[in-house]
Amino acid sequence: MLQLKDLPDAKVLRKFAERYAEVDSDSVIHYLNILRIGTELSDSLDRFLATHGLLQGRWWVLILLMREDDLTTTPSELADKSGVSRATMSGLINGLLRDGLIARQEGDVDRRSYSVKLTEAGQAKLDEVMPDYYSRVKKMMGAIPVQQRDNLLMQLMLIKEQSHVFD
Amino acid sequence: MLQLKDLPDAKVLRKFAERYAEVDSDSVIHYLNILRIGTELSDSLDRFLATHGLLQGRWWVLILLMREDDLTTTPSELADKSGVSRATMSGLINGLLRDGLIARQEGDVDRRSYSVKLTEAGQAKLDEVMPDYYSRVKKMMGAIPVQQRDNLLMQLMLIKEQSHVFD
DNA sequence: TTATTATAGTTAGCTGGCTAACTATGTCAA
DNA sequence: TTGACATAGTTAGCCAGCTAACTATAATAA
Repeated sequence: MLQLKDLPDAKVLRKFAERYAEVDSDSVIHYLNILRIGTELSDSLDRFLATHGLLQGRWWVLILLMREDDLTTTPSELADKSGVSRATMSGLINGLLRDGLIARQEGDVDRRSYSVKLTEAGQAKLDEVMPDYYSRVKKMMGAIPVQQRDNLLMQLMLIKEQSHVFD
Repeated sequence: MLQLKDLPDAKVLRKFAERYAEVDSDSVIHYLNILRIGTELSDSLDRFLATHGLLQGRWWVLILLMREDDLTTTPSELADKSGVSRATMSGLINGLLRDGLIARQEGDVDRRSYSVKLTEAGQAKLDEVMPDYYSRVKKMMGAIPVQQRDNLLMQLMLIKEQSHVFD
């Protein structure tokens, strides 16, 4: 999702404030920056994964599978844990099946469903990517000391909790 | 883009750390939370705009047009300022054209291009949405005092700047 | 003037979000 | 037991992101 790259400067904000009395410039700037930074962090991750021939959505699915002791779970569990719809998960799974990173197992207990299991190729791909990923995350987050990060996160969470005002 | 909803707990992190020595749990948790919160804030905005019958990408385009003194600009300018490709902007513009929120003006100066202008219907839609949007942003960001927000933003920017480690 | 390089916008194809509708199956209440 | 309701997964259609390739045009160098 597009988040504005060219953020409004003082002139633009003034223009909008003249028409819309509700403008609070600081709030707007802070908000738009947070949105934009979120996009850019995600884009960085995209680009990194692309160097390993992986797409982000599919990679999260591999990770969720690896969490399981038997490397196996159902599409609806994957959808719930990732936070996407079952329809979306259906597509992600199909991509991974095509690439041979997961395999399909027909359900026994519930005939409406099936399971997917991380394959050896899938595990190998994670073994290739995750060390690199973790060391980079560590380095990036190292820009700020842990305690400050805790505080940062708490503040972001406060904002997120307030986001119900958009409901 | 999916950002993980079910974030790893201590057990999961331990499992991954046993296999990948590079894991720094705090960094991972902080990072994943930031990504997730970015997604949720954007989703909130999506839902809000939907109540006004608007899609987020298109709405940003309307805003960019409103910035201009003549409410007019070119597709490539819109693409550059929003941070998306020209191909993507082509689609966004077509949607807005269909809805009559913008109108197309053939280019005079450069025959490779054309301009798009915010229509009265487009301005009316913004006039409907923006007061509501601004007051909600103000309320949401009010969860944290301005000075703390400044600090929060500086820290996020530090992280963003470090995100080149993913390159 | 001509050829090369750059640019504006579009299309095709891939990706991945959504909702609504659907089929198949499971659960629960009467 | 039967009907109503719920659930798992898929499909269609819309949305919006990308790249590569394309056409048309503009700018620049020779």
